Formats: sequence, structure tokens, C-alpha cells
Amino acid sequence: MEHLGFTQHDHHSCINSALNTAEEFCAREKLQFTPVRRRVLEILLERHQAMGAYDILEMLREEGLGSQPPVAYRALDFLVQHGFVHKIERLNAFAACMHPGEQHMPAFLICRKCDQVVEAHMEAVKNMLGKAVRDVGFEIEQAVVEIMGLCPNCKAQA
Amino acid sequence: MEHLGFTQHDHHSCINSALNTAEEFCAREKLQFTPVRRRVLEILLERHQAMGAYDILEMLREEGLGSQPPVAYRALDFLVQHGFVHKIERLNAFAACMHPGEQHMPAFLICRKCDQVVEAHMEAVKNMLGKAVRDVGFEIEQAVVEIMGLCPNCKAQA
DNA sequence: GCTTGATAGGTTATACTATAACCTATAGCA
DNA sequence: TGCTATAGGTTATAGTATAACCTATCAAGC
Repeated sequence: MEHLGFTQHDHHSCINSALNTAEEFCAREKLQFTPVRRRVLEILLERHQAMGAYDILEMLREEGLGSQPPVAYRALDFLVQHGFVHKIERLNAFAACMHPGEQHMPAFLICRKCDQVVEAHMEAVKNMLGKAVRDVGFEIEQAVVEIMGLCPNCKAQA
Repeated sequence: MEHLGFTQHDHHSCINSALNTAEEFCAREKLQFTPVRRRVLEILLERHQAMGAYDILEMLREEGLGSQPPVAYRALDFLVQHGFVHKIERLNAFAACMHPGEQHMPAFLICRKCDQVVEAHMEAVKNMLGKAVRDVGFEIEQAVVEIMGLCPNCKAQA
């Protein structure tokens, strides 16, 4: 597992880097990285937390970028579809991808106390899932791995 | 991976066996295996498919066992809490557990075409997840592994 | 047997999550 | 310039889940 994130890091540069990656990707693929889409990604990057669509919508509304649910959902759909954002099914929420551009199967560690979400690369698990499932003829198109529990920080406090 | 289920099996006996297991477990643990709870589990066992809470509620309603959402949700909560039913987050739906009574971390194979859900034991994955995550101090309480794709049958048809 | 406390279920209302459908605006291209 | 495809605005509504409060039932102890 790489890139665990329950620790401090240069958040400002991590946001910019992710935004740049998205921008370049869209330019290359002739996709429109519109203000709403950019802002939604930015909002999610500003926190390392999963946010509900309606929380995001509330921020968009305050900023005059849109006020009705479809605005937020459409931007989120776009971002999810192109791998900049993941949906956390367990929380009905969304979180910015920490490894945009890289082919990966994300696994999420979700702290039930502080709600922080960390995205881990788990190549070994991916390989194992892929192998086991291919053996029985099931063809994987997408996988969701979500692990609930207590993060180190919250565990220390308890 | 054991117990894959995209094949035929003795469905009638598998239903009875699961109901008996639940009944015995509840007796042992002094839990009430009430008519509504039993019937909800039975409904889920009758199909090897995930069902939405409102689909289940509709059946309960037809049978005079309850007509409002909380009835279904309460029964489902009970069944999930004690491991007789799993929630499939990805589908906002519920499926009977295929290994009740056994300590396990389920992984679901969900066919996007026929909606069939198969629950697999994947001890190797569980061990690997557990190890990787423990290394960084995260304490696993629960995990969701859901794999979307095409089952062998649907793949053959395509 | 009666009381009491705990648990389950009935019912109403409402919160939260997501999408359909239709219309307007804009950007890129012929 | 005009066409077409894509994005966003807006209204309405579908789908999922729970809060809150009340009643019924059951088991345990008096």
C-alpha cells in the first residue's frame, strides 16, 4: 500500500497539482474543464474528506455557480467518469482522487469518527481480486473497496 | 475463493438451511426471530438477487405483514446487524448472506446485466487487507468489497 | 396473576439522495 | 455564419432512509 494520508502534507501544492493534472488531461482529451467542474474538484480537494452532493451544491450556490441538484450531480458525474473523483458508496458521498491519471483500483479507508477518507493503492489486492474472479469467468469492470474503522489519530484519542 | 454461485444448486434446501441457522442463532442469543424478520430473510433467500427495501416492503404489504418503510428497514437492520443479510451499497439493496454464522468478510460479484449477486469468501483478500491496513495503524471494523461486471452467463450471451 | 421494563411493530411525517425532462447558452467546427 | 454537440438552468419528481411518537407483546420478578 502506498501513499497513506493520515499525516500532514503540503496541501496547497497537492491541490494545484491535481487541478493541473485534470486541466491537462481535459485539454488532451478535448474535454471541457468548465468553471463548475473545476470548482467542484477544487472543493473536494480542499478537504481530504468525502462530501455529499448537497454539501457541494450549497457551496456552489453561495458562490453563484449553480443552485439546483443537477448542477452538482452533472459536475460530479463528469469528474467521476474521468477518474478525478471517486464516489464513496458507503457514505453516499464523493472524494477527490489522490492518484488522478494513474490506472488504479482505489481502496478507501474511512474513519467513522472524523470522517476522513484516505485512498490507498493496493495493487496486491487488485491483482488477487482479478485473478480469483477471472478464474470463475466473471469479468471485472469496476470494483469498490471501502474499509470502515478508526484512523490512527482517532484511535490515539480514544 | 469458495462457493461461487453462478451455477445451479438445491435452492429449496439452501433456503431452509439458512432459515434454520438463523432461527437457532436467535434462540441461542435470545434474539426474537419474529414473523416479519423471518419473512424478510425468506424473501431475500428466495432469490439470489439483491432487492431494494421498497421491493421487500411491497411484498410484506401484499401479505399483510406491514406497510410502512420503517417496518422493512427495521427488519433489514436486524438481519444485517446479525449477519444474515448484507447491504449492497452500490445498489442500495440487500441480499441474504450465503454463509450465515461463519465469520467472514464478504466480497460481492454483481452482474450489471442480470443483477445477480454472488457472495464470495475471499480469505486471501481479507488477510491482505487486514495486514496492509494494520501496518498503518488503521483499525478495520467493517469492509465493503463490491465488484461490478459481467457474470459468465451474460458474457456467454453477448 | 399482576406489574414492570424491554423490545418490536404501527403510523405519520419528513429528510436525504438522485434523476427525468425540457429549455437556453455557448463553444467548436463545417 | 450557421450547425451541431455539449454544458448548464430550472422545475418537478422519483427513490432511499430515518425521526419521533405511540401501541402491543413478552419475559422476569414480585
